[in-house]
Amino acid sequence: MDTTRQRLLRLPGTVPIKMGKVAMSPGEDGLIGIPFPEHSNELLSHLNDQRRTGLLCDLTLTSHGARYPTHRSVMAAVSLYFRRLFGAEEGGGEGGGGFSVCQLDCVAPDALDALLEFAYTATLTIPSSGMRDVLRGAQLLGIQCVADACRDILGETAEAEGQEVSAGEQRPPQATSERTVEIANVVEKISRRKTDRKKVKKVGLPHNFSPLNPLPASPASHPSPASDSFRSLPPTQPPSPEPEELHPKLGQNGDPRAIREPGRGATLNGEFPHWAQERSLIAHPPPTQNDKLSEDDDMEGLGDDMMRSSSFPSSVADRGAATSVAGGGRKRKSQTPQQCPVCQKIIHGAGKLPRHMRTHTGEKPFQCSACGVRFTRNDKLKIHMRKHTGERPYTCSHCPARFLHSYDLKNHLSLHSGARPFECPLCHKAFAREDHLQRHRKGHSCLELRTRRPRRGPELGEDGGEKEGSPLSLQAHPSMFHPRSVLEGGGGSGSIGGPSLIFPSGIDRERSLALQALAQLAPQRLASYPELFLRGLEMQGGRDLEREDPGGTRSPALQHDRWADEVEDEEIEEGE
DNA sequence: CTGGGGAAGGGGCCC
DNA sequence: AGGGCCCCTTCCCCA
Ligand SMILES: [Zn+2]
Ligand SMILES: [Zn+2]
Ligand SMILES: [Zn+2]
Ligand SMILES: [Zn+2]
Repeated sequence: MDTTRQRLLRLPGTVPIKMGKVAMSPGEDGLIGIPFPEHSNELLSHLNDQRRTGLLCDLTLTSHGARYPTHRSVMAAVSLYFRRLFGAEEGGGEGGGGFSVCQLDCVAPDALDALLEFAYTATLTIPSSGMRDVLRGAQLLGIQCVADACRDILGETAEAEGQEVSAGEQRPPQATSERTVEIANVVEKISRRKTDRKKVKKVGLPHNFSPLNPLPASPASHPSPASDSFRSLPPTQPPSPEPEELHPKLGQNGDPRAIREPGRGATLNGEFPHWAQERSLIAHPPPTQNDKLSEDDDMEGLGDDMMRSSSFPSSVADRGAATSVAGGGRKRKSQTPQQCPVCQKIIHGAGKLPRHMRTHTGEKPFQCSACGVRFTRNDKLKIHMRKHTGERPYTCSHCPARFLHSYDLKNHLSLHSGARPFECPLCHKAFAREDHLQRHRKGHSCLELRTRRPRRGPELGEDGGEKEGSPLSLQAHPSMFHPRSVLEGGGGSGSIGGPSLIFPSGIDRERSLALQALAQLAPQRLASYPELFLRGLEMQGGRDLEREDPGGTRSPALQHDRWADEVEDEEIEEGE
């Protein structure tokens, strides 16, 4: 998803679809990202000017008679309270565009003034005497970093604050229960993806919230329901956030895929916790939850990050520091995770943020000395260089095949074993590659197959076991000669345009590939495997015949006859 | 469709 | 802490 989104971002006016190849191709036509570090400051400054002059102000805050014209977008960016307020009102007639007034008598005018000043200048200026009011205001409005700073100055621990509200805040307002479910579902879906499972856990859900137990814990552990959460909120207390708030950035990024697949990458990473966390944050600062933190491990309050993200792009580490202060010196592993100020995505791993940032800027600092192609990452360049050097570091221990990439070898090895580890739960068709399975499941071919799936005798069913296609003997499987990258070195497709090998179109594809692959082998090695090669081709013929079977049900890979019965159960969990 | 290759990105580990 | 190096997943595209 990222790719698409980024393409969209970088070339707002162009058709994203074709971008891939075009932009990627070697030429120097690659996208160029020019960072403007001062932009954010200038932007803020101009916004502040507008505020002073009342220009474009669409929201007026009042406190005890004092009036403060502001901008909704800014307030929403800086304040959790307003974020929720407007998120909730979105779509509702009033909230959309009307000039509105928000009465905030619960925040002292001076404090409100200071907070606004902060919002528009990133600097908090207040007499120490007013500190407490500001703290209060910051808490009410959900301006976490200011609250943290104030507490820090006041020498006040977050615990105290936390306890004050914890009873009610621990869980979201009841009104939200539905939404909670909704989120939970999303999370669960995601958690099914093995890759993301970890992420989900790390994501740092509100502490009352478990991805695996959607609506769990809270009721019992927190008898006093939610409504309390907002007890302290200003008069204009916003209603529960609407679903839209779940994907504010989706729209913003204009990435259709993000919406289609809310579970992917940053989207969910960014959005889900965002909302969830905000919920829990609104009243009680995160740092209070020490116990749970240990569980979240290194990811601690990812949600916090999210929450600040929009207004305070900063490294998680920074935030972690702030939070730790607020938390009264809680030991927080502020280490690895960092948040991208641009896309709000959390980047794990120390030193990985710059790398990620290059995906936004388009910067390609690494250039191939041989052909001039540039890369955003040095490790990509390194791999690219193998094309020039002919190096193929990954060698199959069973045959002479050698590969550029490790995953190619891996893939190749699965060919030796005939393993097709990725099986469609519906039709049980097995794939050697996960993405192919995914593609299969998205399409409808799968369902068609289901209806006419054969029913065979005894279930040889090896449940759980990985699919193994017709276990071809090691030497026999011709496919082993066309692993993902044997060809890369030579003629493959690189921009380098090595000598491509051309074969008569009449020849079966696999055979061609085999030949190609063979051609990649060192001559002497080739000499030592002649029969092997031939035998492979022979076998191929046989396999092809088998594959003719309509519906592919007789494909060797599927011959485990396990079909039937369990399919029914599985299709329940099959939802998208 | 399906299989396969190229490429982009993210995360882990280690120095 | 930053970065090299490597592994892995996902997408896109092509045949
Ligand atoms: Zn980013
Ligand atoms: Zn090169
Ligand atoms: Zn091999
Ligand atoms: Zn299927």
